[in-house]
Amino acid sequence: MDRHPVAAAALLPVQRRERIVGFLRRSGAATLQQLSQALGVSPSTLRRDLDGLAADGVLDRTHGGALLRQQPYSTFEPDAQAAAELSPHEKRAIGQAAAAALQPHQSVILDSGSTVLEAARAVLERRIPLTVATNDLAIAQVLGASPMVRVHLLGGLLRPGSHTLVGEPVIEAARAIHADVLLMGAHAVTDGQVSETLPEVAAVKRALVRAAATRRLLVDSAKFRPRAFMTVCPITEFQQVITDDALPPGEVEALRTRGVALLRVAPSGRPR
Amino acid sequence: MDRHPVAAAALLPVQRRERIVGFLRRSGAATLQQLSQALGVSPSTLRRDLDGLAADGVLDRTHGGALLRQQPYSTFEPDAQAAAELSPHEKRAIGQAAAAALQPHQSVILDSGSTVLEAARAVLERRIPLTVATNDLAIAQVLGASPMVRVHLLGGLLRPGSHTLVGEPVIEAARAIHADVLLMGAHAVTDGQVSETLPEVAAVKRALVRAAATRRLLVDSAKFRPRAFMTVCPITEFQQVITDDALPPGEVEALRTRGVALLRVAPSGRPR
DNA sequence: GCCGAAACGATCACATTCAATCATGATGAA
DNA sequence: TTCATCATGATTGAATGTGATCGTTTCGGC
Repeated sequence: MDRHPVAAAALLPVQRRERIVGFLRRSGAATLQQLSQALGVSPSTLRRDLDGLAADGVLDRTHGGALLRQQPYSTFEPDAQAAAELSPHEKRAIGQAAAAALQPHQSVILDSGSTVLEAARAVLERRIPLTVATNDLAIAQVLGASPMVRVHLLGGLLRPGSHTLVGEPVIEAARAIHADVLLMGAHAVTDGQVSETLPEVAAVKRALVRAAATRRLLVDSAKFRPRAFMTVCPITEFQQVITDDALPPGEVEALRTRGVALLRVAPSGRPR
Repeated sequence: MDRHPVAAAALLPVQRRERIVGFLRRSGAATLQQLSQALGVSPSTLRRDLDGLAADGVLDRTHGGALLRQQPYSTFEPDAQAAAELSPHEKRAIGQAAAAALQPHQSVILDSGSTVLEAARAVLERRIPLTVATNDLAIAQVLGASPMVRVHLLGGLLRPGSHTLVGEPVIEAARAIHADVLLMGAHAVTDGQVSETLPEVAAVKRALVRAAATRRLLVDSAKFRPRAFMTVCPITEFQQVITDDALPPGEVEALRTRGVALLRVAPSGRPR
């Protein structure tokens, strides 16, 4: 049955929808053909996905394709990521808190990831002048829409199926940078250690940590979980951790004893 | 109708209407002919679109054209989007021809621009393994969807309102690259000289030219026009020029005497 | 007011897309 | 194992979008 040996045969439905939303987020709209081509799935399946996402209010269907339902400046969000990602409201709240802490004319490094992407969106809405360096395609694109933000993209190898740039060139470029603030995401936080699943991602993150004076970790509370394959650094490398109010008291206490400042935000919008 | 089954327009009706409105924003009014040529769709379809938009109260119809119901908009629009409206069928045909000439496992540099973006799309459809380096965000995204293509993004400063990365880092990164093939676009070709409007863009292009063994220039025939501000390089730097069949005989002759190979492709959809 | 060119509206033919349905293979429970 | 359930991809008739054609109407110049 599966005639596509290469094109991501093992892709969960949820993951596929994430990629659909990601695709639309970058291009705004797409035809069914384009999506079928990019994801390597049949039009039938895609139709079902699009219908489902449309029913969730994430996108609008048109003949032959779909349009992302976007409302950049709105009070509450049927955000595109809401259906496709985990803890979207938490991430959005965390991102807004991180953006609110930035000062005009600061230089900021934005790490790759969905939580940091939310911070980038919040930066856009704040309309403050910034110099930003990032290794994330989507973040660069979001911020590139604003003439107030200078965007430096750290070049490197595009990790297949993501919008993250990795590899030696990124690390090299990061070495030349001295930023005021780093906003970083993480795959897991465990026993005072930050970890990632992939070695090349972890290596990039370590380089970014070295490149900023003030470092803030943006992780929703679900990220406090068993550690992933590669350790990035101890959490004490960060001056502040921004997370949501669902963080267990034990973790709160642990961070306090390690001397890491903690900011807990309440997700707005939907009750949990 | 479309003589080529492949040449699907790949543009949603909604997107087309957005472009119509965008076109009118910049010019205030437009004739049906202008729109038909700019968007590459038939007058029939445009009539339907304009009638629909008029019914929505977005614009007013006149004989032979339409008038925006609003003052011309001065907010800047990504120039890439504006460029994408011109000669879409020609660009698509040129891009497909350029992609068809690539061999599996070659290393290719894709310059920034709408014509080269079409080449990237065609590469995706060919499903051949390639290593690609580019300084264009959109191209990186398109190719990042394929697991068969390794994408190196040349990092740099994101030029506001575009998807192009420019600046010293891009040139630096290009210096470290030795690719088999370069596919490059251009703003203008005049008297055997390739030119661009912006110095920083021209500088990047010069660096890319130095980084590839075989160099091909992808320009629709409308690019043969008065030269732009910055000269990039003589056209003799390129082994081949790929353009459409509307190139004036004088230009054909000029290229021939300069010893530059010329490939002219026939756009598949556009009535001429 | 007349005349030619252009644009219009209506219609047709063709291609694409849609919605509904079915068969197959994978997954998980009894 | 057997069975039920689910997701996927293919199929088919209906619906829609697109481009071309053809009389008819409108515009602009004389």
